[in-house]
Amino acid sequence: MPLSDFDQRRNNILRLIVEAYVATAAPVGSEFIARKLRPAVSSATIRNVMSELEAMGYVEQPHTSAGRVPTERGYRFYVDAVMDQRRLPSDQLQQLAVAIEPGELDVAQLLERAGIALAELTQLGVFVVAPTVRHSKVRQIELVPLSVRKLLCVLIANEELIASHVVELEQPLSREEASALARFLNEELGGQPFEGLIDSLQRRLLAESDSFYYMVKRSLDILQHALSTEPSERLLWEGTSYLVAQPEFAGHPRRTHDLLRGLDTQAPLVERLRQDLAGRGVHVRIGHEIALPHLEACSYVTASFGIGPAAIGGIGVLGPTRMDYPQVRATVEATARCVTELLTRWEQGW
Amino acid sequence: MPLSDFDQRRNNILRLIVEAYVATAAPVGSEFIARKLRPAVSSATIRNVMSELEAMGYVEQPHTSAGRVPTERGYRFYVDAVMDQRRLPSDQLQQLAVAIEPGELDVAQLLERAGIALAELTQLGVFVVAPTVRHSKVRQIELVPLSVRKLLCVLIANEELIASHVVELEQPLSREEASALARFLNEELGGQPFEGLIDSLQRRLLAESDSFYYMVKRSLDILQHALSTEPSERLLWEGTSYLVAQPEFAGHPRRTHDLLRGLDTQAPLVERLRQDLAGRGVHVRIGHEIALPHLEACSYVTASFGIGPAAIGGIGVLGPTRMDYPQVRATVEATARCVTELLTRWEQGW
DNA sequence: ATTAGCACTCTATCTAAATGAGTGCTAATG
DNA sequence: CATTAGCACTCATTTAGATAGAGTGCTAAT
Repeated sequence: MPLSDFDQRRNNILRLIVEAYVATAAPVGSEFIARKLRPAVSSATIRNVMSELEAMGYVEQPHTSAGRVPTERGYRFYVDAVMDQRRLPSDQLQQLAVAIEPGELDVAQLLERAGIALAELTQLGVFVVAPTVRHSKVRQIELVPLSVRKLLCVLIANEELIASHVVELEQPLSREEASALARFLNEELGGQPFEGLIDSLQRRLLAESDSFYYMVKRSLDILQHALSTEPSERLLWEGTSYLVAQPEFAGHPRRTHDLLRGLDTQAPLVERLRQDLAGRGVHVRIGHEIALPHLEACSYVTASFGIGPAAIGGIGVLGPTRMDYPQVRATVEATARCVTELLTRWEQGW
Repeated sequence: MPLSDFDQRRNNILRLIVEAYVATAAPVGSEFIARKLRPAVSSATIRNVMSELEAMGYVEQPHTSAGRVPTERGYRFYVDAVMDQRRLPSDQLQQLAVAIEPGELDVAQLLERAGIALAELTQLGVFVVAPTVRHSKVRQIELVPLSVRKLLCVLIANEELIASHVVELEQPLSREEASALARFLNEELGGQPFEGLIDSLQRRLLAESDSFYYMVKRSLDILQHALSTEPSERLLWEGTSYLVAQPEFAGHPRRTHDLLRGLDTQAPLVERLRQDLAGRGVHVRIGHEIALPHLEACSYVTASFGIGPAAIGGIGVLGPTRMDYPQVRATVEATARCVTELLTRWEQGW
């Protein structure tokens, strides 16, 4: 359904309000819009449209004689239907590529760099949900005896993910036993997802009373210890200082404190992010849509990255609700694409 | 040299000023001190002593008709000569032990927990300088072939420190070669500090043209790659939100921003901390003594922890210059001791 | 439907005065 | 001679009132 001329103009005015407010953080008056809008109309007309927008719940007034400020619904509509999809300027794309490129071979470091670059570009907070072995599949498992009762269990997953854990053994394990066990593990478990490993071994332990019983039992002991301390996601943060410099927080110690507290205790946020990152593509959550009490004054834009089509992690920008959505969106998307490209090229090098 | 009665009283008044200011963050007047000081004297006498303290540079007035505020010199004198060494109340010690104890076998996690507990107890910022393999000695090196041209190099150091790096090989390495190389590495390098490993191998490469040349050359390639991305220290942060809630920062967005920026870019701070942590014992740095422009409004209290007598890392509290030094000192010291005890007991389990 | 004009509202800013906490000085005291 | 009561003085903070100005909503004209 095409937009009527009126709707067209209404949307344009909403766009101007949002963009002016994003730029200045001050309520936007009709006079200001009248000077910008093409085709030009008088400020009185703008006022009429503005009260229409207010009736629709897209803007509101801090007080009777102030200009308009976008509501969360307003931002939502702006993001969904009004803003134009910007592409990242090529110089910034360049900057991004340079910042990430320097080819040290470590996913975690690559992601950290990407995060820093993204924070730099957007001047906002950045989080990276980094993949860990847990959500991936067994490529190889190595058991390195450290002493008779201690073992280093090295879990190697696809996507260059590695975790190692020291496991304290209840019964001593000889060097030969260890390598036999490792061989067993790799033959039996190779390619299986780490996530279900314990369950599947436990089932097998019950079902089977065969010659492998001992092997399964010992594997279970070791992997249970090793996986119990292995997080399913790691969250990186960058650019906190940019974030608190935003006017939304600068003058509001309480809000700043809330924000940082929300960042200190990451668990609920990770949970929320996981949902958004499940599908590929860019997601925008605005204000209360985040549904975390500490982050009500914020919005975020996320994109997942991966290897080829499979998503293995995500990166996003957290800022005040009043943020430059077109720019942030473009930058987040470009960063995620950049990371995906690098990881994919890399994976092919295996 | 014993203190004269006058010096005694002067110091007591300084103590009261510091402690009142720490508690309230407001300048301290003579009347207030007069009510607290025993043996009691009039506020006029206090005023005389106060101007004496001011002449000595221990306190100052924000403006002519305000009470006194301790200067950095004042805090320094207080910490060195006036404050009494408090011991941590046993319930808090208990809380600390419980928070750290839960026996998962991972130095990094232990330290993170200790950091969180310390931040909780002091309601201030906490940093932990965590040890990494680099500053320790070779216990074992394992080479796990991932493909013909990729190798996982696992560095195991004393103190349960482990690092693993994927190394891309220029020339293929067979499984047998890899295990031969690992054997060679362990025989030749075991017990040596990781720090000087590259140098010593390089020297050996020049000196020696014997049958080991090939082995040394390949080891060098691998270790160079593996160690180049290995940091010499890892810095953990906790409790940022407590810190910015302090009145020093709450109303001062610029200072808050500076602080967070100082925490974002850690390198200079780590350098400074390294010096303080070299010797065991507790160190206090006050304001400009930190000599980092972003942290001028702060002080910190550090203590090193280790295994037995050897220091391997440090933990500390960062707060506003106006902090409760006796309490923070006691808490930091107790935490460091707790960690040391745990690590030592643990190490003996090897 | 649009717009010029205008009365109205409400915040932000400014000024002036009152308040009060705290000092330094002086003279009296044991 | 250290101590103290008394007092004038200073200066940040608070309070109140007046002013300015930005922006609106409404009305009547086009």
